[in-house]
Amino acid sequence: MTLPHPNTDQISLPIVLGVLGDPTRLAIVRYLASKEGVPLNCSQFLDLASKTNLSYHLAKLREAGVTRAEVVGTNRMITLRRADLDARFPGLIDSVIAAAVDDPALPAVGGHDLEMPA
Amino acid sequence: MTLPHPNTDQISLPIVLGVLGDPTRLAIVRYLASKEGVPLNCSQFLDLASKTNLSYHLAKLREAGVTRAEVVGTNRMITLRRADLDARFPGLIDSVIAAAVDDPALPAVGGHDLEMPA
DNA sequence: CCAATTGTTCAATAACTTTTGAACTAAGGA
DNA sequence: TCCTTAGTTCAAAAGTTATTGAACAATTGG
Repeated sequence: MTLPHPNTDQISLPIVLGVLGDPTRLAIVRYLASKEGVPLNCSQFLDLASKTNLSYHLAKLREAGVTRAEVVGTNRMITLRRADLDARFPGLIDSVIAAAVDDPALPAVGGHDLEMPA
Repeated sequence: MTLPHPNTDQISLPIVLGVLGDPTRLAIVRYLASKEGVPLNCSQFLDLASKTNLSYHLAKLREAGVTRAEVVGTNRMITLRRADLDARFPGLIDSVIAAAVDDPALPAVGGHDLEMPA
């Protein structure tokens, strides 16, 4: 069971920019960038939006080619397609992430405390 | 008579990305970048959209801080705020322009891509 | 098997964006 | 002054995107 993703050469500039032009999705991308290499499931983002709404935003990111979602059991492991994006639009995703990291208006994932398992 | 523009530090990342996530506006930005230093009036873009619709798109770009519009007689001279954008979001506008230049799906201003056979 | 966990889909609605045409303002030239 | 050029504003229509809740499917653990 795999979910549909565009190939690198099918990723569209206006679609990527449009998808990133939303504070919730930019917050997701910023968080994914900060956890590079660590696959995260959708529930990580529940403080940004409802479960249903998150499903919508994560599908937008995936369909635009910004993220990859891999099905693992009942989870979807989400990663940023940073290398693919950089190959397609050199420098773009790096500058977006750098700007997003500095943006105090974006909603935060997980608040400012590290989450500790009980 | 001056039109409202945000200061550099008021330019918002999600708003800029959202405004650039539109093929017509991306085509305008690409053309402005190719004519850097040359102030252009709105009529330059009439092959992208109607006069009224252009007024709408150019206002979006201006209000987001992507362009500057200066009133000169009955004209508005439009320029890209490239230095301001680069100061606010380093590397972002350069990578967007570079990607836009390579995007064959964007509409062309002035028949640039429309080479007619002899 | 049963229940919990994870996430999707669907339909409705709310909210926003884009496009249009007609009417308008403001400047400049004959 | 009258006409043209350049561009705006307004209201309506059309189209798109975001958000919600209820119902659904698939997997895992007890």
